[in-house]
Amino acid sequence: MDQENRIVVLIDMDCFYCQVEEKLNPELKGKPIAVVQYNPWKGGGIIAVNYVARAMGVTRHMRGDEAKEKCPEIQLPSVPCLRGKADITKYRDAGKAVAKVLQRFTPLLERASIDEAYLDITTPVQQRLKTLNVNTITIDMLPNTFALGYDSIDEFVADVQNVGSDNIDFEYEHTKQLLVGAVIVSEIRAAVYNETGYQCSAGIAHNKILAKLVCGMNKPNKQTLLPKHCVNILYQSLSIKKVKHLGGKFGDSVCETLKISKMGELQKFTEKELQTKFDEKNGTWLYNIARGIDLEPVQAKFNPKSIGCCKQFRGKTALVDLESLRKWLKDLGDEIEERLENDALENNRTPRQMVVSFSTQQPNGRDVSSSRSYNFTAEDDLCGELFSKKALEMLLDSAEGVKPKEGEGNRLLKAPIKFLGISVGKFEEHSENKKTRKINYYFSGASCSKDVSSDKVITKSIINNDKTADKNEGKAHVFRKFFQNNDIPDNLQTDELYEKAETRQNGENMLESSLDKQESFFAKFLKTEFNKNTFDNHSKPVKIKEENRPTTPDCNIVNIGEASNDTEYSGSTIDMEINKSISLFEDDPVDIDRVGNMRQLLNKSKLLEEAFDETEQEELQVECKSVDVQDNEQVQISETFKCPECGKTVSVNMLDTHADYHFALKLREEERVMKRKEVVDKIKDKEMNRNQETKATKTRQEEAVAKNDGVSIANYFTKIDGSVPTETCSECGKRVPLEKFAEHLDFHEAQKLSRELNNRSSNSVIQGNSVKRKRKSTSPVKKPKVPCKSIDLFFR
DNA sequence: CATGGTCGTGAC
DNA sequence: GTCACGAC
Repeated sequence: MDQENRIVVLIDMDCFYCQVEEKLNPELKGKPIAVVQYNPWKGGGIIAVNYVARAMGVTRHMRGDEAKEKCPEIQLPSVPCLRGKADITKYRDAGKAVAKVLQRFTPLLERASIDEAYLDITTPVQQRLKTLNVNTITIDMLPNTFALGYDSIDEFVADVQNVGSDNIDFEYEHTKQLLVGAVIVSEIRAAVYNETGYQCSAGIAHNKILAKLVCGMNKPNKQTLLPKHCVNILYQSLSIKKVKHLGGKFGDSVCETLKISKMGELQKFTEKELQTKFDEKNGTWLYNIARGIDLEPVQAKFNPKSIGCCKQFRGKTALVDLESLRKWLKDLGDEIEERLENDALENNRTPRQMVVSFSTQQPNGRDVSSSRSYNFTAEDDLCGELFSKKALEMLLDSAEGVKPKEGEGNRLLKAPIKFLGISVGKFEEHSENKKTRKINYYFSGASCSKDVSSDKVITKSIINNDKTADKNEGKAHVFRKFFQNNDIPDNLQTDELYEKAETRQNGENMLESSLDKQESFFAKFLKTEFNKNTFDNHSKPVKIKEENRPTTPDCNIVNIGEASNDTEYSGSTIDMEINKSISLFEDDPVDIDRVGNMRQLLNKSKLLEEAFDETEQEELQVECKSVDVQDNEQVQISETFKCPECGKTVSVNMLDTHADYHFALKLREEERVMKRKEVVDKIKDKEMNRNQETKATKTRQEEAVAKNDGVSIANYFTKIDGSVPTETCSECGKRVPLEKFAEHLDFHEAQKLSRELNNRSSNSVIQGNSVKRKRKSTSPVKKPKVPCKSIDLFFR
């Protein structure tokens, strides 16, 4: 393949956090807003600014208060705070929803961050070129599109279309493909907007670096393409530091050692020269990128490779005692646990490793950071308790931590901790039917299927020929199963099915019953297949009814995941439905309630899958047929389809149970969000009380300090010995200074609530029934009054 | 005291 | 396995 001439797209959401806030609170639309984090301190730190506010001079790097000065009417929605940390769950979920839309257009999608993704659409472009005559492209197919190096997009279109004429000396073929790419990207962006309500910008070029570069040149809600022959025009004035990978120290060193500042100047150096001044690899990379060449492939990657959370403790907030260290590790561990549980359900995987990272302030004032890793064993119960326990062990073992002195009370750490983080990774897949993966072309036309294990993408086109009859019979079977009726003719047309699904979707109350929701799910599935077919020469472009296209960024296409407040289902337990569905899906009843922990659950399902694979293989052999394909290869057909929700290949006879499974997942997610909100409020309430209490305590401290001057706050901490009145905590058995006792109790309260949150959101909760909880002990955690000697060594 | 919390990657 | 770096 011609790596230099791929069609690569970067999709970047415009001021994403702001858009999420605007969607959640439509009142904010059209007003200047900025999303802040931790607002108590000078209005909070701004992490996103919408374009109304930008026009008034508000930028990142500003505090909320400064923004108010620049723009008094600005609204400052805040990132929610949970367990004392910023909680970006809602933005993560929103980002995932967008990525799922993008994923329909190509399997070659690489999520680069919460709000950015690279797409390699080389194949879709080539497919489209089979039916689309470039000369018929008009600018109404390219809304909000710019071509770098051209004053307007029509000049560019005219250039491509009049290529026979004199004044052009660029590679017509590749530039033509960029133009078609831009048409497709228009459709992609329209789909994102229609289905999520979010606007984005895009860059279209022959590689990732350039796509990223031009994406930012016209914003918001615009797309920019970069023809090959315009790279030098761009580079002439482009600062080196604007290029990805050159924004930091490396870029500085390039500018300094070469005494240049613009990208264009890089071309003056030979590859050898660059390799001498930097190293071989970087030299070659610089040489290439100076000529607009970047060979880095777009990797098919949807899920993150690691899941982590961390927090800084700046200035006075640095952790100096064991108790606060424990508390924060617990909070971090709990967050990991929560996210891991959802990840396991969604992605069928568990991590094999955890890493704790931290930084401490040295006596000389310098910060040193380090990290320690731990590989889970088969017996480990992957819960927050384990994470925090292991993290603490590794921290104290690492010798950075702390130092010895006498026991009892809340002892000081040797060095203040400025940063704490826990992350888990090295995931182990529990993927089903690896062996039965089939090239899916259940629906006529090109379709792509990703082989997870090899990361290769297989694309096949097939001819519509006489043998489609069999496939249509199969289709009818599937649809019938889904609609649970028989009014579908055997020789159905996909268009008709689409209409059918759509009228049902629009004509009836979607909240009535679960059956309706399944239909909606399937309607969505149909649309998915239609979008895929837009790349194919045998099918028409995707139909989106005009009245369905929102005029405001609000999404009015029914979204199963968000729209419902189905009381029927929240009455019965959603988790029960999930269990049922999972059990069905795995063709063997697994009672999740009786499974002790996540790992056991997944191990069990893995075993089942393997056993299942064997039997399914045989069945499939019987069902398999073969047809001629364009390139005369023989390809196996099985009665499978690729689920648009999870991308997994699912056998047709499992289709409805598979859909049930997703449906239940969505309901569970809804439930999770609701419960979460409920408990989050409780935790917040507690935290507020705790803060007030802390404030009062501090004031008392300060008064004390003021009275006997010379007594520092730091001193206060060392005084936890016999001279301070203490109370023994019934929860943890520790002696706590009387002054801090109320706060300490609140801490336990918050822990309990936090536990409740996790249990209710992810463990099976069946009221009036016996539910085995994940954690063995709900009773007070036994902590040794006197820590073991090895740990003791690190305290002073 | 002050972009913070997440991610990924490559070098050693 | 650790760490610094880069990007959002």
